[in-house]
Amino acid sequence: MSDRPAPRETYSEAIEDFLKAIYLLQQEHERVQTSTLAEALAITAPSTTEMAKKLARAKLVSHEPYRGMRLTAAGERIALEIVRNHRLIELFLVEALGYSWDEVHEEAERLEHAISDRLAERIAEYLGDPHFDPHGDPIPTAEGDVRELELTPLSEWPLHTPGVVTRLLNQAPDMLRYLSEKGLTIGAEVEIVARDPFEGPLTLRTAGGKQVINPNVARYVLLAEKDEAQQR
Amino acid sequence: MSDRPAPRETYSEAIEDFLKAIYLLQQEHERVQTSTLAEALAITAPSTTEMAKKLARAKLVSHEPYRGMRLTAAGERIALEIVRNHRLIELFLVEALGYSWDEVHEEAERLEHAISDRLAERIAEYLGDPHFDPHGDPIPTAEGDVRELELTPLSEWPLHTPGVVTRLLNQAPDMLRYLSEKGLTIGAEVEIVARDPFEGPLTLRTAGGKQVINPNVARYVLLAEKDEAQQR
DNA sequence: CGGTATCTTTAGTTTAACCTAAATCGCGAA
DNA sequence: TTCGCGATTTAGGTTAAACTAAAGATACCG
Repeated sequence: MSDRPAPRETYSEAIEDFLKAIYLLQQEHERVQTSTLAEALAITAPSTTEMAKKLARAKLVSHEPYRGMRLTAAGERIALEIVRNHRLIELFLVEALGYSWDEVHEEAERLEHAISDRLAERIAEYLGDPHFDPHGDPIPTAEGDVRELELTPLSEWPLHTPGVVTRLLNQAPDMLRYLSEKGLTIGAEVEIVARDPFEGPLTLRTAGGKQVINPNVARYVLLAEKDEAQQR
Repeated sequence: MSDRPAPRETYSEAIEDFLKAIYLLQQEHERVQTSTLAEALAITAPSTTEMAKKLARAKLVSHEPYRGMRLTAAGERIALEIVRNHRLIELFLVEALGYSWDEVHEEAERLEHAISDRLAERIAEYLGDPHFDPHGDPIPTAEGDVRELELTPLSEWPLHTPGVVTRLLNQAPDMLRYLSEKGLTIGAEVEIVARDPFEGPLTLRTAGGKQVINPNVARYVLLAEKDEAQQR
């Protein structure tokens, strides 16, 4: 705790984005494929391979040719710092500057690379060292610890069991607005009243009344049980 | 007022910095020389010439080979936007996040390129549409109007005449801290009690007592008369 | 009024981060 | 077991923004 972090080199925005994207994709798959990563970064596969090789040389990722890559501990440290910056900024924009939660992602996408460690810490302090951002995503600590909650997608939630919306896995403003219209905002209580077969729609009861929703969309909505939801 | 600004292209950080630097140097000299600009940007003269030619092609600067350059109206519009962002961010860091005024410049130097127009306006609103930043530098309006005050350097201020410190023309943290120790902070009242000949030191009376200061340093300190200083 | 010092520009190189086209790998199906 | 196709990598090219070295312009001084 008391020993200083190694004096930090600075990395290009391209590198920071690359490491962050691997980190986020690793949440879903052990190894991250070149094509998946290329798509997430909106660059071509050859550019992705090239960057992967470069960062493998720098020991920030481990890359097994033709079978994907993973972050090393050093790479993850950097990725977590960027993710922390991103999520702190999102929350700050909402809390301090009156942004609505569906419009903060894009702004944070640029600012996450521009703020100093010092500013990140000032923002964290201002916000009272928060653990979750406006989408319910966990904010890593400055030391790189992440408190991941055990949550269940609405699409798999049991029938007739009240749950609390705790995290939304989609940052697109139109999707977030759509979910909001359906009463699916962070902290809202929901219950599934019917589940149609064959990938059919879910019928929900929210504060706003009865709602019908596509189960593919419901996968983005993560729920906690009513009493667990306090832990945030 | 009600007609939309032309959809704004985006410029690289290098271009924004280049235009901003010309703008700031133009405050002192009609035409900006290649070498002056090169030094301000910490790049070499050939790099400066190259960029000048490129921006001349884009009609953002007018460049007369071998005799310096100026901003065009289009170039100035962009420069003012960056200057506005920079100064709004400086003030915001001080007002909202408890930065001290001598540590905001460097942070703003990076953030000025990263914030959206929307965020700049939110910050301005939060601050109550301010006209001056923590160094007393004027903040251009979103429309590009700058309210420049008629101020006199402390080095040329008359003897035995009270004045109010209104702007400091140096952003270096150590210089700002030095001036602050001498009681020369924005809003402070000063009077020159003696002026030595041959570029000798000035003797001042400030709230903190008698002070002695080099006239070359005193050139950075701009004063207004006591009653004029209200206009800020 | 010419020579020289200083400043500026031109010419050519480098690096990061992208690209397209072509070659190669790996894996499932015949 | 091999064929073929999709995914990946290699090869080679482009652009922005920097650089150094060399050539050219300006201006000042004697």
